[in-house]
Amino acid sequence: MLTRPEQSDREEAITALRDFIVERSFKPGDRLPAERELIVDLGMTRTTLRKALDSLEREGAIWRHVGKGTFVASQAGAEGPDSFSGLAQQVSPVKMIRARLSIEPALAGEAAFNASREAIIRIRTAMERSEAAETWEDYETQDDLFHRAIAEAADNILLLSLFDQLNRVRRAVAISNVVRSSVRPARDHTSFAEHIAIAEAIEAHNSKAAYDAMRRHIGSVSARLFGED
Amino acid sequence: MLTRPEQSDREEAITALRDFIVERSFKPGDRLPAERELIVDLGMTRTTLRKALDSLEREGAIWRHVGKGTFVASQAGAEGPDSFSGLAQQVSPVKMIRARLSIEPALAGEAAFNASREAIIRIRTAMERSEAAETWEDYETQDDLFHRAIAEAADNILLLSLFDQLNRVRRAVAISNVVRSSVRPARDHTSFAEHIAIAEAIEAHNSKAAYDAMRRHIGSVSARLFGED
DNA sequence: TTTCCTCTATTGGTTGACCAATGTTAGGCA
DNA sequence: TGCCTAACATTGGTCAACCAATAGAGGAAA
Repeated sequence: MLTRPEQSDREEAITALRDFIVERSFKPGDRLPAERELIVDLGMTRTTLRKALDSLEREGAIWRHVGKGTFVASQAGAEGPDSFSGLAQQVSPVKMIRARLSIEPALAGEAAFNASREAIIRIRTAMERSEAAETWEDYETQDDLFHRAIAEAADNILLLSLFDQLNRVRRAVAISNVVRSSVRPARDHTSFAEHIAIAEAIEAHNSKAAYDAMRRHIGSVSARLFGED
Repeated sequence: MLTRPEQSDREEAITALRDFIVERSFKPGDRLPAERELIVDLGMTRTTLRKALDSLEREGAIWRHVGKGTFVASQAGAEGPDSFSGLAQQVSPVKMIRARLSIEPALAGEAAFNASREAIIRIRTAMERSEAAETWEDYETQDDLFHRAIAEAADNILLLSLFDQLNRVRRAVAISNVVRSSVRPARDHTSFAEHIAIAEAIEAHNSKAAYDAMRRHIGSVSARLFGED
């Protein structure tokens, strides 16, 4: 925030507006106060307010028309700034897994085909860090990095961008119902062995093996989530 | 466009600005004319211009500061609303094919798994239209629709969005050096048999066969492009 | 000759008045 | 009593004047 104070104003206004909508609990379809009233409540100039409204409209969070007023759209005003957040609510965890099963094994295969020495080192580093994780949160971060390192190793900027989009949606999809019985992954956590198999296949430039290993890995993640389907 | 004319203005202004930047070939780091000059060249009011500039700034395509001017950012100003067209210039035809080889067979496999009766009909329709095409241009359009029908049949909105992104980049990647010896595809064009194989595998809900058939198809497209690699 | 400072022109940003579209209500007519 | 119309108030959108920040030229001092 301190780095670019001039943009902070706009962001500040946007979050202020969002908070206002949430606090006063405006529901989808509700009409919110006129601009000239809002500037009093929010203590900002109309121009600033309108910029914030522009942003929310662009996100699709609100809907406005001359003479009628401003209304909160069907998808609530609490959404993130990116356009994929719409997707996230339409993608069920099952669809998410199937998407990963479709994309990531192919990425691993490409990685095995194209991985440079440096890329392989990055994969191993990410893998070791995930094994050393002290909390589940940390583990998930490192696991993310492991998977992305593989996507990078595929050495195809287009595939990487697709992976990133997939990943953004994945993070946004709510899978909060996973129950953890411990504070950190056990040393013999299934994923560790699977990670090693993936990394070794890539290192050996064995595309087929990398593909299969990744498929098994995501499959077992799926099994943990949904209870052995 | 006709459905929401009030937003069309803004979009129009944005694309006009983009075109301007591209046509005059402003490079990253270049400073573009002052707002008061741009409104003359672009024939729009300053408010409208500023909205367009706001959008580009928000995308990160430009960079501006009071007293200094407006500059195009490092990632070029030709980007689309999604960030794909920047990609198009960085993706070689080979990488493009490898990306398709990574994604589309998996999509075909999912399609075989999930395709509804209606989805299968759409696939067959698209296939028949591509066979009936009278020009190469028409054929390519119908071929596009065939591939997209398969992506739709996968019944996974996330995978569909990934396919669309892939497809947008594909269209933007210049592969104009394909020489056609006839005005329309021959009746025994290789792709026709491959299309049939794909469609039949999906129809039979045979995932593996659909995957393999699509892989062969894209492989033969690749061979035609690059001369049997 | 070089350096520093000041003045001015130009830049993007902001403001308040104005405009057009819409909802509302009061009044007249059947 | 009911309905249609027209005047009015309120809405979001637009515009032109103004503001503050910056760059650059030019002159004075060392």
